[in-house]
Parts: sequence; C-alpha cells; structure tokens
Amino acid sequence: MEVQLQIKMNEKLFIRNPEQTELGRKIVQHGIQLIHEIGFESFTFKKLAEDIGTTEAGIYRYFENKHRLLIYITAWYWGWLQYRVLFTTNNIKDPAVKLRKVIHLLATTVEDDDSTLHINEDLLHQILRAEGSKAYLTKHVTEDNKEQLFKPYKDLCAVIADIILECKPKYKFPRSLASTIIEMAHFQNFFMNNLPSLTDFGKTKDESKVVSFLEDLVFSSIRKK
Amino acid sequence: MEVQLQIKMNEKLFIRNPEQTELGRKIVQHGIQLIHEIGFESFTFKKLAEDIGTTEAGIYRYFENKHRLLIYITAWYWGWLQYRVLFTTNNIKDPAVKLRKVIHLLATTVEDDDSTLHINEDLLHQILRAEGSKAYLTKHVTEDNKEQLFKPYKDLCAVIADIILECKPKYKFPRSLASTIIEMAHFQNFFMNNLPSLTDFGKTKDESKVVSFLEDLVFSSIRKK
DNA sequence: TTTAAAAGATAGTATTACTATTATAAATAA
DNA sequence: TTATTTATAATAGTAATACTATCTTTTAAA
Repeated sequence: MEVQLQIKMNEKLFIRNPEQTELGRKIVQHGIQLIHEIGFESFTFKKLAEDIGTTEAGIYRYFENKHRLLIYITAWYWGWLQYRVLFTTNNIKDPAVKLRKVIHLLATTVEDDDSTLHINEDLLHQILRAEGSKAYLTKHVTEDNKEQLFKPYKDLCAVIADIILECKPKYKFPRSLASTIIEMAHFQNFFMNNLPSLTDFGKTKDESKVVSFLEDLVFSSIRKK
Repeated sequence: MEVQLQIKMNEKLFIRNPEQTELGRKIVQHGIQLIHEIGFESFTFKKLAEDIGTTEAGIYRYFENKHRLLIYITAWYWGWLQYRVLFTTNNIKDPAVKLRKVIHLLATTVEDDDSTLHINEDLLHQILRAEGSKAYLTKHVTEDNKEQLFKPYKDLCAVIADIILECKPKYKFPRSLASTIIEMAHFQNFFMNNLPSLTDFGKTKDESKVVSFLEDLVFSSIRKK
C-alpha cells in the first residue's frame, strides 16, 4: 500500500499553491536543498531559479519573497512533525512515555520520508535547526501571526503542553516548557556542532545526549513532589 | 565618584575601534537605536549614515558589515552582563541565591546605565531579545567562532555553569542548562509579547513570570535527590 | 478546437552592499 | 610653527539583490 501524505497549508503562505504544479514542487524541493547548502542569508530567488532552470519572475509567481518561502517550509515541517507526534503517541496510555517519544522526535535526525516525494525531511530538519527561528524573529511577526502563519508551530506546542499536563495536571508552565523543549531540541544541537562550549556534548557530538538533557530537564520539572 | 565602565572588546570585531572616536561612538549609539527601531533586516549602513549625518563609506571604516556590528553590540552586551553577574553575586555564599540573581539579571528589563555614556542598555537588551541569536545563526559561525567573536557569550555561559555546579556538583548538564537559561530568558519574553500562545504568560505579559518559570525549571533540575 | 492558465523570455528599477578616490579638517610631532 | 599624520567628508561607481511589468509560447482543460 502506498500512502501519500499531504499537509494542508495556509493559503496565505503562498501566492500560487506550489504543491499543485511541477514547477511549484521544484521550487520547494530545490529551495530546501539550496537553503541547506548556502544558508538563508545567501539564498536568493535568482540562484534558485538558475538551479531549477526557470526564471526569477517564475518563482515570484509562487512566493512573495524568500522569507515567505522560509515560513512555508518551516510551517510544513511543524505540520509534519505534529502528524508524526500524533501517529507515534497514538494508543499509548502513559503520558510520560508519550513525552519521551516527543522529545526523541524533536531532537534526533530524521530519515527521508518517502510518502512526501518532493520534500527531503532530513535536509528540512537541518534547516530548522539553524534557520527555524528566523521565521518569526522579525519586526513583522505580529502581522504574520495575525495571518496565522505560525499556526502549525503553535498547534504543536499546544499538543506537547497537553501531554505535559497529563503528566502533571498542576504544572504551571506547560506551554513555556513545551516551547522550551522545541527550541532547545534545535539550539542544543546547533550549539553542540557549532559552539560546543555552550553544551556538555561538544566532545562526542552525540545527539542522544541532547535527548538525555531534555528528558532530564522535562522530567525534573514535572515529577510529582 | 564617577566610574566609567569600559568593556574590552575583541579587536577582530571592528576595523577601527569605535570607542576611541566621536564618530565611532555615534555609530554604536545610533546603530543600537536604529536596529531597535526598524529591526536588523531593514537596517542598512546607508540609513545609519543618514541618521548620524555621515556617509556610508565612513561607517565601513569602522565595521566590515552590518553583521559584524550586530556581533559587536551583542558581544558588548554579554560582556557587560557578565560584569553585572560577577558584581551582583560577589560575596554571596549560597549558590542558589546567586543563581536566582543571575536569572533575574537575564530576564528582566534593565535601566539605562549611566556609566556607559553612548550605550543605551535598555534598547540593547531589547535588541538582544529579538535579534541576539542571529549573531551566530549563520553559515559562517565556525569561522566567526575561531576568531573568538562569541567569547563573551561563552564566558558568561561558563560562569553560570559554574554556579550551577556549586549548587549540585553531580549535575550532568551545567553548560547546556546555562545556555538554555540564557536563550529562554530572551525567547520566552519574545514569545510572551509576540506569540503569546507559546507561553503561559500571554494574558499578563508580566516578565516576572518568565523569571518564575526559569527558576522553577532550573531548581527542579538541580535540587538534591 | 477554443480558451484559459501556467511558464518562459526579456527588460527594467530602486535599493543594498560594498570599494575607490580625492579633498579637507583636525590632531600631533618635529 | 610648520610639517605630517590621521580622521572625516564628498563624490562616484559597481555588482548583486529584490523586486515589477510585459509579452510570447506552451500546456492543459472545457
């Protein structure tokens, strides 16, 4: 059985839906590759167009600008991750086990998922680690937020916060703890690989240590008494 | 008695030392104001030059590019914060009390400090909350790090990690916990004000709640038992 | 087969991110 | 005091970026 996974994206993220055409899918696919390769700052629509064999103007028919493309792919990532969280934790009763699985999903390398043909989830995950927060660290975050561009991120945060509350109903900071886990899953990995003295894993560069740290952090906060 | 505070800056951060000339100090002073006002993405040396009443070329004599200026002011901030941490925690025996003071320094609004004339610490702190991580979230982080540009950040992290170890010598993740506190002191505040559903303080927008969250997080992690 | 939608080709503009040059003013050393 | 260094100002220029506009050709749906 072949299942095709479709993440429903907010219409405001694009001008023309990139999933519905060959060129659109190429923009997303090669966009991910190119941002991963040269970084978001150096990334331009001109370079992407050359990569694909189309023109700059062609890309502008799909995305208003490169920042919107970044929001698009990050939103896609959070949507996909939420799907995986719900799938992975389904039928599990113990909320602590759920939480462990969530931390694992957030902090460890993903394998490319064949059910989404044009998106390389591993590259996308690596982009998220280095560039993810740039999607909202802007002066226009409030307007972007009004357009619901960050909904997938916020939804995921809410899902995790709920699991935290299942573990400890009286815990006072479920959302902040959830956003802390999400951000630190990426930042601690980035630090480990690029600014190792900001972590305790610089020597081994072993991502399972990030998992251990996050588990310790979370379960200390929510253990009874 | 008037004391003038001088933060010794890494020579590689600038082309000409901005502290030593009138124009240099103006670049830093108005640079902070302008980045705060329009955000780092929209900020250009042209606009800054117009602001000051000098020319673009004039600014390029001090800083290689706007990213270096961002690293410069963030490095200054971390250096200044470390000084305040050492000052504030001096002569305090109880490491837990020290840690509380550190969290407070990290997470609450600062008043402009008159001992540094050309730098508005409050604006600088606000810049750090929104733009601070952009200083290192780049493709050239490794080369920048080799030039020791992030030393003040790393030093501060080490100072905090040491206090954590004083509290609990066997704790396994002092540096990661320190960098988590530092980052979350800024991120939770940014979220509270801009993406409130990622936190538990959206209603009140009260920064003392960020302090409570961080204290809870840290002291859960390092309590005995 | 007609028609509409998408893509390609081409051109053009304002702004950004610089570098270079030359002239002038201010500070300092001989 | 003059000579000399040093900093600044004024101006010009370039390649790249971030777009917008228009027109033609190809592809796909009615």
